[in-house]
Amino acid sequence: MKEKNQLDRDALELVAAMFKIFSDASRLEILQALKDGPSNVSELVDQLGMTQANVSKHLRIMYEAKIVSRKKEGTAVFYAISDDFVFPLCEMVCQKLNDDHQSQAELEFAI
Amino acid sequence: MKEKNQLDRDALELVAAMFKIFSDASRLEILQALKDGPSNVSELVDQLGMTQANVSKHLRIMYEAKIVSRKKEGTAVFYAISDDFVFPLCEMVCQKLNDDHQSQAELEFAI
DNA sequence: TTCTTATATAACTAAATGGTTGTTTAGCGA
DNA sequence: TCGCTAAACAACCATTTAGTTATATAAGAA
Repeated sequence: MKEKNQLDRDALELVAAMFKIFSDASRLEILQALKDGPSNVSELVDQLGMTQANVSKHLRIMYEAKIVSRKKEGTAVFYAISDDFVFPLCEMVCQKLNDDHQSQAELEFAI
Repeated sequence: MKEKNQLDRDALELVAAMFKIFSDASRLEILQALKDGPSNVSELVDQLGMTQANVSKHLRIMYEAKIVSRKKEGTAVFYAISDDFVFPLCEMVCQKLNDDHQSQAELEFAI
């Protein structure tokens, strides 16, 4: 007797959309930076060397996906990781990558 | 004293590339189908209602990412999930989605 | 060999995406 | 008020991507 815990297409679209958020290296860079604690946009721009518009765009995407939170302080806007599921999720992928090419460069994950 | 287990850009590109594989609902559908056991291309085509070319393309992408394995049997080619990290990974995302909009449709994950 | 079935692949199209540039909005200090 | 700075946003471009159609390759059957 076969288990049928299958997701329908709409549910899979939601799951896929969530994975898509993490499928961009620049966004992962931002998340990695936020791992150390909240930062405002300017700090991220300086730290990561991306343009302000680009950082803002990525932050908006992650904010709408409820991956980061925002708090306005004066003219600055501070972003923080709002869901710690981010870290084990990335660690799992890193583990997989490590398993695949153990020989290759270190990927001891940290984000 | 701050921990610095940060990944460099190249490593993040690899992680992002892995997430990208999972960022498509059709590929998730295929993985969900393969959860019940290996299938050949034709079976997947029939079961999922996608075109043969499309299924083949997605399978190739996942095969190259070492997410599925392939075994030729006569003219048929059987694919199977080759790394069980797929399931907990998806479950984690589903859990997140459930947490976010608990009110909304069920996402008791299964893939 | 010829026919048929199974899979892969190539070429193409439409849509989505990341990044840039320029502009706009908002808050603060002089 | 007038700057000045921070962040968001809009418009645009180049690239990527999913899917389709058509073709090629491969293996078995007649």
